[in-house]
Amino acid sequence: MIKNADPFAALRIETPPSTLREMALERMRRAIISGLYEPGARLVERTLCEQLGVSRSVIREVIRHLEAEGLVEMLAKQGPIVARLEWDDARQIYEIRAALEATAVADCAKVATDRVKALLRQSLSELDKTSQQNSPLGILDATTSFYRTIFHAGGHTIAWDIVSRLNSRISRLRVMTLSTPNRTTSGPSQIREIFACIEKNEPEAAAAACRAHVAAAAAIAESIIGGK
Amino acid sequence: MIKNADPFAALRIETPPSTLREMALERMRRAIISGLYEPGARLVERTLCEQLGVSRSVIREVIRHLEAEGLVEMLAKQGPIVARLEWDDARQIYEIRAALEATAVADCAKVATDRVKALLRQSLSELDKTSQQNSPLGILDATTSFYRTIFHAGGHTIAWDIVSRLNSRISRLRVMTLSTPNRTTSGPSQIREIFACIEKNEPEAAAAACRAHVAAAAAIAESIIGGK
DNA sequence: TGCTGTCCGATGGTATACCAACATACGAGC
DNA sequence: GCTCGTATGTTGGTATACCATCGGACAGCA
Repeated sequence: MIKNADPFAALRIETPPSTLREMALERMRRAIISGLYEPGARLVERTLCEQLGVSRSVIREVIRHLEAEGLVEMLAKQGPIVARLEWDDARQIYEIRAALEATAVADCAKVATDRVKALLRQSLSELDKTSQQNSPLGILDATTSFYRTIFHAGGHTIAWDIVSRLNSRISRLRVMTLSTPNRTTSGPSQIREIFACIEKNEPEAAAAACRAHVAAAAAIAESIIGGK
Repeated sequence: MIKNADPFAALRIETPPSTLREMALERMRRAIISGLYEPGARLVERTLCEQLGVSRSVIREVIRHLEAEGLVEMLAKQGPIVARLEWDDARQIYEIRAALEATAVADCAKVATDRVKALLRQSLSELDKTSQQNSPLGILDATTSFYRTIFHAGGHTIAWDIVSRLNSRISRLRVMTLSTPNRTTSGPSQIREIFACIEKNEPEAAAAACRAHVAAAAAIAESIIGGK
């Protein structure tokens, strides 16, 4: 699994986003996730061309990608719209997240090295800072990096891809739950609990804490839009 | 979740695949899954245009979609290739499948109605027929329809999407495992075991049987390409 | 007043044209 | 003979042109 260390790796010149398409994809994805485009809003291709300053080819390919990611829906004979989120879908997503994250957390607790623990501690302090600043997007980023470390430490790269994608579909919901009173304090404390179990290398307890965390988030989400 | 029954629904004219792009997407996906394009093979756009008889715009949008699905990889400055499958990825996929399928099977066992059981029985007989004919693709289809019924019965539509996508990434592997001697008999018997537990509405046992089934498939897969 | 037929703008579907970057082959020079 | 530079063809990236269809506005007719 470990690549054979290439001594010349440091010399390699990386050209990260390079193509217009990749940049546009990133922008569009963030625009949808951040709520700039409302769910159900039509994504008129020519309008997007002007807004992003690229041609329709680029926009269309980006839309195909987002469609496969589940962030964009295609209405027959009407074109793309920002995907709407039914509560039932959100519920399923929280369920799947609970399963995958609990597994990842448990595995991480089994194998966590000092280095991993240090990374997690770093994400936690970032989380503290952003939650004191009451910055929902910052909290989201810190939480994301916390979980990313966990998934990668346990070798669950594919599960991480899936979870990331699912999370982007419920991103608006996540931001809303974070704005709930007292969520700013209960969220970090639950994550801290997960970390404590990992630090002590207790897989079972870590998984349980993780399930509790996701369940709490799902409950808040339901109280917000459940009835809709 | 149930739509209000529209008495005029039967009048509605459906135009299912209509666009060139959707047809091309279907064709390409099947071509990759069936192994017509080998893993790692370059997908030269202009060549695909001729093979499918469509323009590059269509091909490119299809490739974007398949890329997001994980069936196609983009090599920087070289273009798309059919995604290669490392054993480590396959291992992770089997792991995730085990988790999601076990959950779905358990939920199905909890709520399975006679109608669902009848559908499952139908898939089973299809499975028997195809495995006697030693038709790997037929077995795959029957297994797929068996699981589709299970996931939908329990309301796990999103998990089903995920599992379908994962399965398409390991499709070649699945066909190879089905061609293994005695797999043609052990596979169906394990699935039959799952069904027996569902029929008796025993969630725990069903989940266990399901995990065993996936684990067995993973073990065979590893014995085939594990060392590679 | 209300229905219907027609026109026109908006929009997505599809095809094509152009360009830059890369890979390969080939030839000149050491 | 080996190496380097150059020419050329292939390929993906991007932009644009054209067409069919849909939806709404408007006008005519009962």
